[in-house]
Amino acid sequence: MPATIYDIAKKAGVSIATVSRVFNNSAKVSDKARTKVMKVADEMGYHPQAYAQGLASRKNNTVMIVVPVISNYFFMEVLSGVQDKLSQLNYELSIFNISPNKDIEEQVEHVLKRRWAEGYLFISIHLEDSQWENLKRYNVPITLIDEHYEGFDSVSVDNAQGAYRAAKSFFEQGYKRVAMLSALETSKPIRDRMKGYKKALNEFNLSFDEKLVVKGDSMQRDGFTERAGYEAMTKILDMKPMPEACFCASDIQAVGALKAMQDTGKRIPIIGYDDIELAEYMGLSTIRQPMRDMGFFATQNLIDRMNNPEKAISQTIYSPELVARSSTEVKNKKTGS
Amino acid sequence: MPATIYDIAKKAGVSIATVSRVFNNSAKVSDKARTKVMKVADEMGYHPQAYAQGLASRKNNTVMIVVPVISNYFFMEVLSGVQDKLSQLNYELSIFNISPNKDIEEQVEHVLKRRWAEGYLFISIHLEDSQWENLKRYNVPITLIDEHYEGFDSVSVDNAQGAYRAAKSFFEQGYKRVAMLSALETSKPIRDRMKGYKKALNEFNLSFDEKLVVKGDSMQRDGFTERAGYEAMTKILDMKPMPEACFCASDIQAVGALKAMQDTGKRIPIIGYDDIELAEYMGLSTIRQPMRDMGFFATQNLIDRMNNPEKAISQTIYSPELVARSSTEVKNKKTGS
DNA sequence: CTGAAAGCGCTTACAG
DNA sequence: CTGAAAGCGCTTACAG
Repeated sequence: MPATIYDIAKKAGVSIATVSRVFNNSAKVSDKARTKVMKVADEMGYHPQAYAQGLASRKNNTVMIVVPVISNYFFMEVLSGVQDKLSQLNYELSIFNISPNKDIEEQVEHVLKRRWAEGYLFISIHLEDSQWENLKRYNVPITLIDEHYEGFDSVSVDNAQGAYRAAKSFFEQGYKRVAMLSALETSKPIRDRMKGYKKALNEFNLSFDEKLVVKGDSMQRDGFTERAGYEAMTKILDMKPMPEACFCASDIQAVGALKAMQDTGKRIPIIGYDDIELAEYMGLSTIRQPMRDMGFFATQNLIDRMNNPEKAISQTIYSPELVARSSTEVKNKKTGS
Repeated sequence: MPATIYDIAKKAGVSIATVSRVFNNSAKVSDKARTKVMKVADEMGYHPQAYAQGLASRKNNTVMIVVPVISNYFFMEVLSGVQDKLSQLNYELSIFNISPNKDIEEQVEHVLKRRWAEGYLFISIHLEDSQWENLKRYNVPITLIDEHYEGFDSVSVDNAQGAYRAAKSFFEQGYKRVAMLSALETSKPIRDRMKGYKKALNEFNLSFDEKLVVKGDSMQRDGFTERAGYEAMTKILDMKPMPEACFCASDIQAVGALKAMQDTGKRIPIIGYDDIELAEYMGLSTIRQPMRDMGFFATQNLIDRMNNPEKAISQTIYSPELVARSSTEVKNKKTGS
């Protein structure tokens, strides 16, 4: 049996209150008592149990990330921003993974009810406004990343604008039949990016052709995979007439798309979305989302709210920018419009 | 204030013991009481608090992953295996991130002392035997992934053998000056892979030339990054005479290496290490580590131990295999030996 | 099947 | 600066 605060108190000849104070860095402990307690605690390998502390103090110094599908490049980069921020502070980080097979809202509520953390970072959790509203009653600090809802602090990127910029850049170069390599239509990012794609079409007086919106057959991770990208691009290259350029819904799909072009020997300019670290090394033109910054900033924001619950709610929206690399440099590039 | 078990008990007209039993799926509750409690609990949005349950029952149904540098491809894939297994069971998953800037053993001990979970999966945590031995006294279920120590269950891959196979395949094709694109020398995987590289050299009667072991300058994530791979390959391609082939310590470094070759126009066959999902789409020959399987199997193993602490300790070691793709198909390939 | 009661290992006013 | 004591929200023998 591991030592408890009672064991330490007895051995150090003090009360459990004093032991507790030592571990909580309370100033009101004599150096003598502090030294003695630390010595004994060290000998016995003692450290306060998280669960007992949490129950008694009603706080646990923990920030929890709630995220669906953890093995995802976007998440990884956001996470590194979160970690950068958190490591400057004295909070512990825990991650809860929402399963894609069960009801999302239910799982989120479950996490909140369990009261695991003092503050939550929701990453890429997309709910209806009414569901978000419903979550407000838990009255706990939550910051949304990659999602937008007026009732909570949020940090997101304007997806429609990103897609718009990508499509627009193609149209400006004179391409008219620009495919959109898509993923699960009902997913929030796809819905938003679709809007941007259509907006650009509109602006250039081009009509929307649903045949140009293509997704793969594999739908794991909502279709944001190399495989789905490969499948979709294979279809695109098979179309007659073949589209002149392609906007991909994510860099990871674009990786699959590049491979499909290589395998078939056909090649059209493509633009990805995200700017994951790899993109630079693959020469992939893409729409940059400042993922690390988002994680860093959102964490700062969450901590601020934890310290000051009355703080005004803020929405932070980043504008994504186009990063041009070799995947859009194609020899037979058209010019003029 | 959120509802407690007392609120529910009072409103449902039963004792707190009954409420507790309902939530713990105890069979010994009348349907009537169960229905009533569930109804009230639902109305009041009640769910037992993790910390109070954990304290009272001394278990928390949680498995914790302890891992350094979370944003890493190897980890992501192992994780998906863990999740596959865990989603079949009723355990909750939490992740603790070991900071690379602080003492690792200290952080690990801290986690164990805090008693956050009932079982731990240590991924890519490398310690000395004496340190592992020291950890045994916590007497808690731990399964090691990507590390090997006799005192704990472990699931790992034979790193030396993987490197050996990669190097050997080059030597068999007649290459003699085979570079090793390395990373932080003191890291465990590098030390092991170095052994395999040397073993192959030996077998082919080639002498070890330390100039052929090259790493990048960026040492974040111990040098296992695209950038470090790019830097290292740039150096390799600059050497006179230029090495004839290159074994990379990880796929992610190989991605950087491929870019360096593309940028300089020089090209030598390369083999990566890991077989991350991307490798297939980049045509990267590599040494496959069964990452998902490792995660899946290790989780199974951990759960088994949690249910049966007396179970014999087992070491599972996978043999990595070479997956040949286009990155080793170079036109000026030599033949014969 | 159900309830009263002790206990899990801490924190934190309160009194000194 | 320090200790006695109540309380955090649960679980779980024990007795019925």
